[in-house]
Parts: sequence; C-alpha cells; structure tokens
Amino acid sequence: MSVTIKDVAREAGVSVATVSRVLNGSSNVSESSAKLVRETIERLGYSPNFLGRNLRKRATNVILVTMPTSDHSLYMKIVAGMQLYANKVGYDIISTTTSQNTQIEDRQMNMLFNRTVDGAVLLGTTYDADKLNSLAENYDIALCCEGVEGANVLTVTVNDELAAYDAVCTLIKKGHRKIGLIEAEKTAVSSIQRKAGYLKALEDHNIPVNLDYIYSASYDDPIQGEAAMEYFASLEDKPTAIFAVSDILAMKAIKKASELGLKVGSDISIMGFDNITMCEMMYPTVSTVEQPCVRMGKLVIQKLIDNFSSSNKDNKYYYVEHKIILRESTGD
Amino acid sequence: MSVTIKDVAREAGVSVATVSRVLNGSSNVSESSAKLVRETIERLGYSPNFLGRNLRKRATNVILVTMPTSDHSLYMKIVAGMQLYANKVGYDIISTTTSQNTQIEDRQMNMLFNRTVDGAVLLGTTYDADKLNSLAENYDIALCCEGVEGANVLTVTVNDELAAYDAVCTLIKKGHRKIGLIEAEKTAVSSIQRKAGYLKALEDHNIPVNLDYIYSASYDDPIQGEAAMEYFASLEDKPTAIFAVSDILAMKAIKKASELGLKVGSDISIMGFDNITMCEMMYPTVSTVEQPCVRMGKLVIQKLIDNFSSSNKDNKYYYVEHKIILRESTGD
DNA sequence: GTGAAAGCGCTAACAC
DNA sequence: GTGTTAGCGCTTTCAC
Repeated sequence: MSVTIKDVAREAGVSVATVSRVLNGSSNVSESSAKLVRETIERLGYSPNFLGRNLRKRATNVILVTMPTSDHSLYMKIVAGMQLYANKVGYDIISTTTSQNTQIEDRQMNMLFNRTVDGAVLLGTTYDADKLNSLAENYDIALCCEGVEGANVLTVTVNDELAAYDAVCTLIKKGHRKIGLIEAEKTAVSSIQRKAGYLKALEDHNIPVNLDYIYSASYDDPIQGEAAMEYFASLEDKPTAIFAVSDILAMKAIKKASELGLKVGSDISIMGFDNITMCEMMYPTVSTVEQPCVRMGKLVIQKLIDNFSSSNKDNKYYYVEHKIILRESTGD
Repeated sequence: MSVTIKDVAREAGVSVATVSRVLNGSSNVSESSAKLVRETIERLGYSPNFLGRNLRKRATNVILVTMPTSDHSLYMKIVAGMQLYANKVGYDIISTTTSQNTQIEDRQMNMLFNRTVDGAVLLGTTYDADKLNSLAENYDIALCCEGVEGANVLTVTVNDELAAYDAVCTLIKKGHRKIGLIEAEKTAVSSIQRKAGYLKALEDHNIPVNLDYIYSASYDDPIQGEAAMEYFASLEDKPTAIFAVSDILAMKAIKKASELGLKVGSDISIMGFDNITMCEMMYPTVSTVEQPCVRMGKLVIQKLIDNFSSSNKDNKYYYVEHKIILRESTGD
C-alpha cells in the first residue's frame, strides 16, 4: 500500500495539517518542524496523491491539448512550445489525438467534464461554432492554429491571409506572374484565408486571376499534391511558381515535379506553409511560411491560464507573426 | 458550480448510492429508478467528477506514454495503435515528450507517484536499468520500441538484429557486396542490435567486414546522415548500397547523394529503418524496415493492463514482427 | 432494491 | 506555530 500524508504525520510526530503546510510551502511552520517533515517524507518515499489534492483544490493544473493527427510536426512543435511555458508556471500539458473523429474528440472533451483537466486547447477541431460556444460557456477552452468561423472562443493563429499574401508577393517579386495555388478543404478557415491572401497579392500587382491556376486539394490527403502538380504540368500555359497552403502538399507537388523531370527551384518554384521539420530534409529543401510554434504555444497557454481565474473570459482572436523562409524550392 | 451526484440524487428523489449504481452499471437497481436517474442526469447535464471517483477506486484508467520527441511519426503511430486498443478496453492514453531531458522525464514520472495515471509506457527513456528496475518495483511501467540493457521491465520491440539482418540480406540478394552502415549512438540498444544484424548478414554471405563502411552518426542529429553520405562518396572504393539504422538518417543520406549528383536507386541504393510516413513523400521514395506500430502499441498496452491486476508482474521481452518494404531508393 | 454512512487522501478554515 | 475537523465527489460495504 502506498504511503499517505497520515503516515508522514504519524512518523514525524506532527499533524497532517503541518505536513500539508510544508508540502504547499506555507510560511506558518517552524523551520524545525519543516525540516523534520521533509526528512520523513524523504525517508518514507512519500509523494502526495494528486487525486486527493486536486479533488480538494478543484483544480488539476493540467491542460489538455487535442489535435487531428499527431503525425504532423507542426502540431508537435506547438505542443513543445506549450509545454515549455506551462511547466514554468506549474502546469502540465497532456495531449491526445482526435483522428478527426467527433466521437473520439467527445471522449477527450470528457476530461473537461469529469475535471481531469482544467482546460483544453484544440489544435484544430471537428466541432462547429455552436458546439464550441456552448462548451466555452462552462469550460475554459482555446483554439490554436486553426480558427473556427463564428466561434467566440479564445483563438491564437498566424494571420493566414497576410502570411499567404506575403508568400505570394515574394514569388511575384522574384518575377513570377503565373502562380498556381494548391488550396485545401473549402471548410478550413486557414485555407480560405490563405487563398484570400493569394488573390489579394495578385490583385495588388495587377495580375488577373486565372482559375486554371487554382487546384483544390485537402490537408488530410496530401497525395493530392501530386495530382495538383500533374494537373499544372498538363496545362498549356503552365504556372512558373506554385503556392501550396501546407508544406505537405508542397512536398508532394515537389516530388511529382521531380518525377516529371522538372527541376524544382529553376523550372518551377514551389512554396509551402508551416515550416515543418521535413522542409529541410527534402531535396530540394522547401521554401515556406513559418508559423512561430513556440510563441503560439506560449501565448495560448498564457491566455488560457489567465482565463482560469478570470470571471470575464477573454475570447479574443490573437495573431502571431509569421516569417517567410526561402530555400532551394524557390531557387534560393 | 458544477452539478454533483448529490444534486442528481436529490432531483431524482433517490440516494446517491442508487445514482452511483446506475453510473456503474450495477444490476441491483430497478429499471424504473434507473430510468429516472438517467433522465435526471441528462436533464441536469451531469457528468461524474473523476477525481472523486478515481480517489475512491484507486485507479484512473489512464496510461501515460512518454517519448523523447514527438516530432517523429514512428512514435506517433505507435501511440495511435495504443489508443485504438486502450479505448476499446476502457482506458485513455495521454502522452508527453521528455525532450531527452531527465528532469522533464522525472516530472512526468511523477504522474505515476501522484496517482494521476495507472501506469506508463516509455517509448525510449533517459533512465538507466537501475532506475527503471526500482521504478518497476512500485509501479507498472513498460518499455516499447527501444529496450534498455539489464532492465527487467516489460518490453515490446521488433527483433532489431533480425530485422537489420533481413534488410542487409535483401541488399545482398540484389547483388550488393559493398554495403555501408550508418549506425547511431553506441549506447542505443536498437542501434547496437541493428549493427549486429548487419555484421551477421555480411558474415553469413562471406563478405568481409570493411570498417571504412561503418559510419557512426546519431538518431538525434539526423544531419549526420548527410555527413555520412559525403564520407562514403569520398571513399576510393565506394559502397554501392547503404543501410541506415533510421529512416531519418537514410533520408538525409539520400538528400546528400542527390546533391552530389548520384542517382539514388541506381548509382547507390539506400535503405532505412522504421517506415515513417515521410518514406513515401520523398523523391525517391525510401525502402525500409517496417515496425508494426499498431501491433506494438496494442501488445504493450495489453500486457501492461494485465500487470495492473496481477501480483506477479510480467517483465518479459516481447518481439513483434518486422517487414521489409522495398521502394525506389533501392531501385524497386 | 435501496439508503445511510464510512472513507479514499488531501487542504483549509478555525481554534488555540 | 500547530492541531482538529469538515468536506471535496465519489464508491461500496452493510443493514434493512
């Protein structure tokens, strides 16, 4: 049987209250008792049962992070950023994967209901705005990376439209005027906004939009990046550059371009979005728009923790700065 | 304030014991009461507080998974396999990243001490055998993917030696006799055993070992895969094939080979280990040894849960079957 | 089939 | 500075 606070108290010849006080760093305990208690704790190998503590404190100091898939270094980097900050301020981060399945996501949100965690940040969600809003009424949640239209929930993302705008402007400045777009799901806010940025960049440079240059793919089915490239290569008037709304799509496009005998970086420039680890592993390396993962993670956790103890919840939308990173796939 | 079992009992006009019984599916409750209770639960939006429940039950039905880095699809696939099985049998999986940092790993193991989780599986660890053994004395833990020499702890891995042996034999059967090895840390059991498999395969085919063909790199610093390739390419008598102990190392080697103007798959064949998602994203696609992630995940969770309720803990070493996967990087 | 009550391990209000 | 005690929300004997 494991040792409890009572055992420590008995062994040390003090009350459980005193033990609890040294455990929680209360000042109202003499140095001699404190020392005695600490020694006894050490000797017995005691470690407080957090179920008891958390039950009493009505808080766990644990934050849940859910994500659609864990096989994506973008998410994992953000989680790392969260952990870094959270640990510093006494919180733990645990993470789970929804596999884009609402039942699984529901199951995970149960941790909120059953008080296993103090709050949750959703790195993408299957929930719609209504469901999120009613969830946010009773629990502390936040969105990160991917916002949801109409959700009045604390959200941290890059400014997707502006980031895409910058990316496409960069391509234009390199002399490209025939620029293809590989977009993702029509329902994904990030893809919608990145497309908006693409269109705006063309408009601002007086480049007419060519609908042939817009290919609809999917975040979840990266193989479509290959199909996109095949399609673009089949056009009579081929684009000289491609902007894809995710690195994975860009990588697939690059792979297909190489297979088609196109030299990526000179024959065709390709730019992704996210700056995942693999961007530097590929041949050629992939130009992209960096999402500042550590900063995003820190910010969302910070704001979420603030909400824990606040009566009027902050449900604002926070933008965090992106950065254009040029590598070989755009000839840099 | 959130609704408790008392509220439900009061509203339904029954005792908390009865509510608890329907919550836990006890048969000793009349259908009429049960129905009433269920309706009340629904009406009040009640959801049991697991801190109270777990405290009383002395179990959480949660298993912790730790890994050195979460930016590695191999781990994430294994976790997915664990989740699949665990959920089926009423357990939840939560995962954390140690960043190869013992303090962080300690902090996470606290979840074991403070009873936040019922057990833990370590997908690689910074702990040595002694520390693991003493941990295993008091808590249910398991190793997965990467064993530790001398640890008497439940472990599930592929048979690394045999898997590497098969991989190298495959290269030999393709006619290669000059085969380079990119190994990882001298301390990593998996790398040691994969090297042993490499050596055995050469020996069994009467190919003398050429020490020039063995390059020491690191799992954690994949860039060394590039250095390895550079080195092999600089040799007068270059190897015609390379076996790397991880896909990431193999990918880096492939990248460098391409940069050096070598056609991977014909000029030189390269084979990795793990079968991570990116193997199919690369150009060329990467031949490798598949670790059966879902099966590994299921097996380790199954055995671990068995241990929860067993007095004589199973601390055996379980092997799970690997599979050779041939793709373009070996000319397939 | 049901309820009263003890108690899981802990913290915190209160009394001294 | 320290101890006593109530109670967090739940499950589970035990009695009826």
